[in-house]
Amino acid sequence: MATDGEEVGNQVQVRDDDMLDSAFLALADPVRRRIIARLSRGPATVNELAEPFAITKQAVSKHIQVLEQAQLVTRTRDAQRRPVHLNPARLEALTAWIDQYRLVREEQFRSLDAVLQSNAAARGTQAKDSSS
Amino acid sequence: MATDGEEVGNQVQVRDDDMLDSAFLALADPVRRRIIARLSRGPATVNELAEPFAITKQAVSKHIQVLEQAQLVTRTRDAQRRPVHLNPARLEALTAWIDQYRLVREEQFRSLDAVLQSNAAARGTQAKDSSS
DNA sequence: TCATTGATCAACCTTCTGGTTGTTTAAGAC
DNA sequence: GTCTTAAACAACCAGAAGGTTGATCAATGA
Repeated sequence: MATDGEEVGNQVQVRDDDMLDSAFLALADPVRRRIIARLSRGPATVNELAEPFAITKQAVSKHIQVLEQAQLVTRTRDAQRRPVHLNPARLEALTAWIDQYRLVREEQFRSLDAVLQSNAAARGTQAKDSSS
Repeated sequence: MATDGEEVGNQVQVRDDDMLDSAFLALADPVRRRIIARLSRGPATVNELAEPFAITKQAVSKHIQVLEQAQLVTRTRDAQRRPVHLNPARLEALTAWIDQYRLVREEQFRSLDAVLQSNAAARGTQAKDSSS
């Protein structure tokens, strides 16, 4: 029972980890981030993507493989060309992961501020009562 | 002139790249992501953070160094303890980077959908006119 | 058929990363 | 003082990442 996605079992957790590992690792390189930036303006071939860089096309091809393995991009076929497309859904999964912790923490900061302010207010009234 | 932050010059670009490199690389590890998750519930010491893991405290200490170098966490001092705190601002910088490309691309998808739909509608009326 | 073009595969090298063990520093506690 | 505890530092090792060069595959066009 409960072999589905919501289960917090090991299998699913590992798959999630692998996804996040490969996606964040893929973004941890300036060349790959510039490729992402270029693809946000539309699909492009390996040659087109390699043009701005001072490295070989083979190296760029490897970078694209890293992005593809992370499912951040997909490759189609158009005759002998292989256009690369951005996959925004994967990017959204990353922001979702980050935000779940960022927002929790920011909410706590806001709560802490509220507590400090109400304490300060309480001390203020108390000070008036108990001073000298 | 124009030696400020907005300039798209080399210096600033490099600093940006370094920041994103170290931050995304820091998140590309399941141990470090679990540390982030733990810290979203409040500060913790190295010993507390190391407890759930089957690796040595030295290894966890190294992971925290990676997170600190990426400015995703900060360390304070409390007697002989060194509590680690999450830095939500850095997380926000990452979502900002991702979203600038994700949203552009998603907007293009929506525009493409609109074009396809209007084309389909145009073909529909044309088909009535030109059929046979 | 054969040459060209776009892109991948394969082997190799160097550097970085994640882990270990062992030692050292720093702050309290006795 | 000495003992204990929290944590960092240092040296080392195996494996992965990013880059290169050279060879190969696949699709097109003459």
